Amino acid sequence: MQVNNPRYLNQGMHVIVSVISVSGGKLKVLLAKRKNAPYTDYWSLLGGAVYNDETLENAVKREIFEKSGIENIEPMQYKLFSNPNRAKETGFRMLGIAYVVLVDESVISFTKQTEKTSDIDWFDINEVPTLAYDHNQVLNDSIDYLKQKINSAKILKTLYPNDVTIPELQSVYEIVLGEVLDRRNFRKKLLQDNIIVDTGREKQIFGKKPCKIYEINEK
Amino acid sequence: MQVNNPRYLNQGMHVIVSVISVSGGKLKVLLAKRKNAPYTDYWSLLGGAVYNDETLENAVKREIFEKSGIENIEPMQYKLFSNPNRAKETGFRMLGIAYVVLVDESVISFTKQTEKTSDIDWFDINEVPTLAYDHNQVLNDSIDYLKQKINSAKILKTLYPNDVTIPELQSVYEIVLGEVLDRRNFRKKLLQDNIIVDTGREKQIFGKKPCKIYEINEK
DNA sequence: CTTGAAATGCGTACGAAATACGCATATAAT
DNA sequence: ATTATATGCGTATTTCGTACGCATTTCAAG
Repeated sequence: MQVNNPRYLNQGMHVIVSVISVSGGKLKVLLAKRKNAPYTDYWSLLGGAVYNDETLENAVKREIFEKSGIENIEPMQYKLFSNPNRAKETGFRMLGIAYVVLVDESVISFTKQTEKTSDIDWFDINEVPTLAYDHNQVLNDSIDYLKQKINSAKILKTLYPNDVTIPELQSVYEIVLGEVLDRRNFRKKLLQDNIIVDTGREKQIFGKKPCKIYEINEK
Repeated sequence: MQVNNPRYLNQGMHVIVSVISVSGGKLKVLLAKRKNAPYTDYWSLLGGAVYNDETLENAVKREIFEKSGIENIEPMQYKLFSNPNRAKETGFRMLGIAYVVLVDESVISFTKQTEKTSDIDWFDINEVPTLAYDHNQVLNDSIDYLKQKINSAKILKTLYPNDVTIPELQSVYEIVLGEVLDRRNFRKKLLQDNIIVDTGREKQIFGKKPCKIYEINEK
């Protein structure tokens, strides 16, 4: 059986997740500061080993919950990082399965310290330091993927599990895509493509006209 | 270190490859018959374990070379199969990394028997039997991916490493996509998108007007 | 020598989709 | 009243994929 043959690759698989938010008009990423070698005191993306009895997706959710307290999210798997040398500093060959998720920064309650991390914080995507391992590359790829998949129900439903308005969504799209969108075309597209569904309710924001409330269509 | 912690998933990663050809006007897939349990005497996609010192891509190339003799190919990675139960018959949790490659059937010299397989053969994609593990699913996904990526240089360059003509390419596209394409639009698209480059040479096929020879553009 | 098949090559027409943008109206805060 | 923000309708333009007409070249077969 191959898993007992020392000639075969048989070790080191872990998940990596880019937790992204759009707070304050900017794209941000959640980073954790490492306690242990290698890359001691370097910032890194969240992530870690997978337990024997859990799915990869569960490992991602557990990792995010442990470090940030956030729940009910749907991380999207987007790439496998398999370069044999990508974690050579550990002395092992590690297979990294990368995920991305877009969250609401305000619902996160940091756990500042854990067994393996000494700090955790949000970083402007344009001010990310040199990260541990190949995480800068992983992060870049995840942003590209996020732009491609910004219309996906999985991404949007995590950010807005219940109510959402069109202006809110437009702001998120503009920050993620890095470009200004036309109000009227944006609305048309969301409705035509059935990305949102009307709830019949309205929302009042101070100083503005009441806003229709929609929900992300999970279909 | 996580790779020594028994609580962590630390085993069973293998590559799976859908080797596809378009011979005789039909889409075909290369299948191998298993010698060992589980799924003894079932047909399966090619694939196997990864050696400690090789990349995943190398494992795929080695596997294809051992069983079919074909070299100089560029398999494309398209999906990770990570369901914890997908290979429960082995008693292990296996992570399957799936690749697809489009090859010229005529250049393959079968090795009919190997340590683990008793036979190997081409199957019409519409006449594939029940395969080992989740390989029917893997195969279906790889065909979908192939259709999406038929324009990619990696796919086409493997099939036509040197010379290719537009009518040859059109035939391949039509078989893969399962639909008839318009000559003039097809030519226009190939040239507009810089998928092929002119070599200045021509090719004479009996009974036909000489054909211009192109090469797949690798960039 | 003519005809037909297969290839090159140019050009046009149509419809769908993305994009740009004009304009009218409603609501709330000031 | 004025301003900011949102809803909602409509239209013009551009781009792209697709359908398709037509002229020409080359070679094999009758």
